[in-house]
Amino acid sequence: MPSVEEFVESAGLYFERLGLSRTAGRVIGLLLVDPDDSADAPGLCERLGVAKSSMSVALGRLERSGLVERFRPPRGRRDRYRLTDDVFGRAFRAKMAEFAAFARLAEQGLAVVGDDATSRARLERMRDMYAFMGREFPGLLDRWDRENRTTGDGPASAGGVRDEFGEQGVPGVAR
Amino acid sequence: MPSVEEFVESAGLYFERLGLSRTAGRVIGLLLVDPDDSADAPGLCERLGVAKSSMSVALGRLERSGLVERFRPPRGRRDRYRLTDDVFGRAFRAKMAEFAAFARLAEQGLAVVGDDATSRARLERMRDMYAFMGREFPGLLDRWDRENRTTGDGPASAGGVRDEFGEQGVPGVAR
DNA sequence: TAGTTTGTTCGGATCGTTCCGAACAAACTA
DNA sequence: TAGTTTGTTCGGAACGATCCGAACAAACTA
Repeated sequence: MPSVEEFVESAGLYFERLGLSRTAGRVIGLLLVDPDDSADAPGLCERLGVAKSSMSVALGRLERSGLVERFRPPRGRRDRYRLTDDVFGRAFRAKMAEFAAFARLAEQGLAVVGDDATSRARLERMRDMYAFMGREFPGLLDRWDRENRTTGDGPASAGGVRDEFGEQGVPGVAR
Repeated sequence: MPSVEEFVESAGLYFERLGLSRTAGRVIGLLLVDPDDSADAPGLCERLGVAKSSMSVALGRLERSGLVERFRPPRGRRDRYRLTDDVFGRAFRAKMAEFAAFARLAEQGLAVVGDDATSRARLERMRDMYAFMGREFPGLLDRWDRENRTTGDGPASAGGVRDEFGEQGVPGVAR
């Protein structure tokens, strides 16, 4: 019989594999199942048993990566945090930057490798494959947006592919 | 002016972000640009300046993950290692397992979350999105195989999606 | 059988990351 | 202005992962 706590810990593990810290992953897990659509830092520290300094860096990273957004209610005295509307869309789109990065890595290889036919063919194949995925993956996302439009909010986050994901790009979200 | 060594180090960094060890990443980098289509462990240790014990575990992981295959020439006395034909296809396919995993995480969330409509909708959306990607991504790979068939070897590695990628699944290859 | 080569496993050292508590800065309150 | 609350930054501790050298096992050679 699973509990909310167990789910939060699972989420921590899952998102840690995506390159986030454990704490950041647990925050996302909590925001996913919490009835309130937002939480504040002291509350998160309390519920997750984490020092506020750690929470500060975790939330800072989550915000910079675009997974969580920070806001302050009109006359409020503390920030609140909620999941971005298109959290997972962003996660997937972050993958796309990876595709491009690996295509560039292949290019770098082509620039240094000699004229050996086999090596060149291998690197060209690598480059082309990642380029292909980088080209085609957005279409998949668009199709999902199209087929699952819930409200009239248009294609969720069609713009603003965030190239930075955390400070050094998220390793692999779609993974 | 880039050199082969610099490329190998870059590859080490890139593949490290995918969840491989630095050494394993450098091995892949070297195999990518090396004119010989295979290498042996002592040679890799020499060229990469790594202890043979480290090389042993790196190669073992690469082999178990399906990125590198080990073979022994007919009357040879030492193993040789080469990139799998479909290295990157495997990498991409490993991502698919991730999709399924995150869909399951969402299910776990739905099992513990109350009846709050917003939370449930968010988790259902997460589940559906990852499920969608898990369904559709293979088609993308197949299409690439179809459009880039170089020889008559059929769709490269159509079978055998490797669920384990390293011991604990590769974080994000396609990423 | 003795010796060599190849590869794996083990214990300890090293490295990078995360985390905590404390100090600090900024905004608000009384 | 003094005090409180919120959030960030800093130094050090703790943890995990990798790596190395050494011991070990297995296969082959002479």
